[in-house]
Amino acid sequence: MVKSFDPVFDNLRKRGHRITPQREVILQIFRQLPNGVHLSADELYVKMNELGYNVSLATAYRTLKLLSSFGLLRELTFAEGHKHYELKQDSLPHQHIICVNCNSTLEFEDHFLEEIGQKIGLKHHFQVIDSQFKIFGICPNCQLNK
Amino acid sequence: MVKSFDPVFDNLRKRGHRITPQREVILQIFRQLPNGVHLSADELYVKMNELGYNVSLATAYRTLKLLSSFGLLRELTFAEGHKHYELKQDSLPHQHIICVNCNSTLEFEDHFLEEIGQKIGLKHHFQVIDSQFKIFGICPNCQLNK
DNA sequence: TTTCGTGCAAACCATTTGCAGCAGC
DNA sequence: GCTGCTGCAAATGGTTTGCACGAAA
Repeated sequence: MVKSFDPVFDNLRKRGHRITPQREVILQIFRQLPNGVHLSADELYVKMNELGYNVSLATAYRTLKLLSSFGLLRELTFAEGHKHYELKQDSLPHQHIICVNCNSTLEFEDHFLEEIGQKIGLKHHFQVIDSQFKIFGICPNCQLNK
Repeated sequence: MVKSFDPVFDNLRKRGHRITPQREVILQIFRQLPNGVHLSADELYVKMNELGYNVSLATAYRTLKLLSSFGLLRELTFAEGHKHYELKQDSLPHQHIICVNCNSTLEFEDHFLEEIGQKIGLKHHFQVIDSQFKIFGICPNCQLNK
């Protein structure tokens, strides 16, 4: 990975932030994540340690917040009381269906909702950062096991 | 308020729950709330004490959870790290625009998104409970004060 | 060399819970 | 009278923070 050519690192530098090994590792992990997978701070922390990178949980939190603050990551809250993060790939806008019983999530692609969010935001003079459509319900599996 | 004729109390009883003064107060407060206002557990607690009802914070949390569990209240998470609740009035579906800078929220009515949520949920065989569309951005006010 | 970033542990804060007494029904 | 509900205080769990040291620029 050639740091100087990576737009994310350029972006960090431009804002006066530094490129550290910890930030490189975190970014790399998110980039290698299968499509649609999102991590909590703790899951990220565990994964880093499994891979042999000794990054502290505090740094995980700080980095997730930093990368979200300028739109590289998307911050998601479902129902379990902690946040999840995923790479924000403008190419693949998608939303979530959440089972309030087992907390599982399902994704569905949708370019349309993304546009609606932009439109409504603009109408109210907001500078839109992210639009999230969440459907809460009971998944097929949990409907059976009741 | 005639308890026996209130569908909410009927609903509670039907599920084996009891009608207590605390639950009556909480329901009453939510019903008297101006349209579109939502409360956190703590805000509800403070309001109850201001009105002279000494209900504990624990009971506030327990009641909010209970009333949300069968769809009387809608549980909202914005960005400040605590949940908000509002009466779920099927007559007035609405969604939120949230300023990630000052945490203020703006509402917009929308019947359309409600239907989309139902449709997408059904397609994936979910029993839909609530659909929430959230737009995160910077509000006009915060754009100026930068 | 000047900041900024990190690790650690302690602090924070929203929320949950164990328990004893009280109150619906 | 049985059992669920409440209040209290303590516990929990995710997240943040103060501080001293190490490292990017």
